[in-house]
Amino acid sequence: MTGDKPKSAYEDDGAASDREAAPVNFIKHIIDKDIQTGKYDGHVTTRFPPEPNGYLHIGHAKSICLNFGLAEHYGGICHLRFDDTNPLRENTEYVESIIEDVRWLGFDWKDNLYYASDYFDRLYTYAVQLIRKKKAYVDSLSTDEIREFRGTLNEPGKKSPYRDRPVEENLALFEKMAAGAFEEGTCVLRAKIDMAAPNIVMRDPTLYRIRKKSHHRTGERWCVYPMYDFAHCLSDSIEKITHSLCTLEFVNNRELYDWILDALEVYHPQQIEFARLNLSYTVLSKRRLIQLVEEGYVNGWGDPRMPTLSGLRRRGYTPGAIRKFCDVIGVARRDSMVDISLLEHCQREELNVSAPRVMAVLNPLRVVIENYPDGEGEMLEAVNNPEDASMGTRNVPFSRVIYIEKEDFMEEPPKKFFRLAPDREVRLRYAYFIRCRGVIKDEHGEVVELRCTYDPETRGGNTPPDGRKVKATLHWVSERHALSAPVRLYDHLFRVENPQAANDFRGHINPASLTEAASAKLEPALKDARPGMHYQFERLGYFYTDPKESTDDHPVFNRVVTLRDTWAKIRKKQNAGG
RNA sequence: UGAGGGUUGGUCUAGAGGCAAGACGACGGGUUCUGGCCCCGUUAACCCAGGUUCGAAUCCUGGACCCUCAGCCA
Repeated sequence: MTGDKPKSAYEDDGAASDREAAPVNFIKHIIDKDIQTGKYDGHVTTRFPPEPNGYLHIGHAKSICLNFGLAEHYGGICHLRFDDTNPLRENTEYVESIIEDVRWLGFDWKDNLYYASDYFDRLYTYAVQLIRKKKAYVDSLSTDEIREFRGTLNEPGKKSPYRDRPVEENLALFEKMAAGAFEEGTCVLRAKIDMAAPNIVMRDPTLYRIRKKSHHRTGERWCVYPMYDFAHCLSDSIEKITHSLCTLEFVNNRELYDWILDALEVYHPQQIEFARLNLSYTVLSKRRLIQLVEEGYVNGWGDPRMPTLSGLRRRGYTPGAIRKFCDVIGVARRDSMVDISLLEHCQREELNVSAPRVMAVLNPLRVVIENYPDGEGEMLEAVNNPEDASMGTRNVPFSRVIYIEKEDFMEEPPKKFFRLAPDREVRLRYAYFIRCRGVIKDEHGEVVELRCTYDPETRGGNTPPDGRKVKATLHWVSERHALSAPVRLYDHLFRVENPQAANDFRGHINPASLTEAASAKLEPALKDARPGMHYQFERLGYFYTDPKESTDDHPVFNRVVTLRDTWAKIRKKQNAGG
């Protein structure tokens, strides 16, 4: 078969890449076919085209990974292009954050950084060409009239009385629009297509509108600005994009994308649509994200609870985990809701092999080891990462008084609770077996201290000569040596799986999305923590020294994600069962 | 009720006329100085009805349901 040869050649290319082979998807099938038929001379050029009017979120990451990933896979290039055609909403703060975020994700557009606003002169010329071809006209209807004339989903629209203005008049009018002779809203340039088109996008869509507003890049140069439908396809064409990927809500616009390029007889990329990402327990629409920020439900776009790339970064999510996530969710055309646990899984998978382990007690309970000599202490060796021996070991100080986690002791342990309880013995990680001999309570009956004894023969946490086993190993911190630091515990921003479906999504914000462990006690090795470092707090989760609030001397920890917690699941089931 | 897009286990994704596959989750077990990691196993899906075919998730016909569009937003 003749078709086999080129195909296997591409497979070889893919295998040569040191990045994990991304799964096949329908877009790759299309591109493979285009390469076989020589549609674009075998080239693949994509682009990521954000509008600089908000911060990038994990949904954008899907598009970024797709566009840059495809270009890389096929040996092509991916442009970064700002779709900045609306000076009302766009500014350089957003441009800068977007550049930072795409870079952080790990992608490189080389020198292919573009702005739709760079093309304003050419776009204007294209518009003039369209007028000359009798395919565009200046309409002097008001906004309301245009809406009325458009018709409805079921009824055709009506032609504007200005629709058949002669070419010369349109030319003169458009020129005056551009020169600032008209006020905003008094006229627009429209494509002359078909007011009865079943696809409403084709009912003489607006191409240019008047905006007497300074643009973040072109300043006062223009007072007419192209609409998305006009600017986008032509920007793609100018940049010789081969495959123009966008989300499903633009399917209806593809007809217009094709119409404009055909009318102007210019290079014609193909638009391919895919389903946007929806993630459970959060929101990903720009409108809702802005609301969260502006109404103060979160602390800005970069709040660690936000699904923005800046928020995820601040929280401690890593670019590798996000890329992996974008790989495993795949790309298709059906609406879907990805479970956020998949994102969390990808993050754990990466940090499991890379994050040094350390002991920290978030909710301390004092434990006095009665048979351990007062005032003495010793260093015990702990491994830094059982997944990676090359990360070495460290020494952890032990002494008579230590802290353990409050939740690791229960006076009346239920079934399947393996941790400390009166008269029960457990292991202190890397230290000793201890047995609980007494419980001290305050006036409210709350347990405030445990009295325990230790077995010297279990030093290092090893099984004693008599072969005695324990069912649990607890993390701990020596009181005398403990460091203190604020630890912020982040959880899902919303209590419901699909807050977007709610009447008012704000009513479902998780009140416990941020809690602080104010009296956390940390092992002294954490004195080396600097802003922007990852750790696993053993038995608790992965933590990150907040890059903004930490200083070299005073780290602030963010919980990125908990460890999988089998006991929490058992307890939940027990509680549910009564 | 116009046009367009869509429907495969709980979730996401493969499948292109020939054994419905993988990941996540859930459940059970093994291992373990993290109730983590790892390992093993179980569970569980082609929207419906017809048709074509030796054979249909896949092709055809009809239907149901979901999503998008009536910005001078993108």
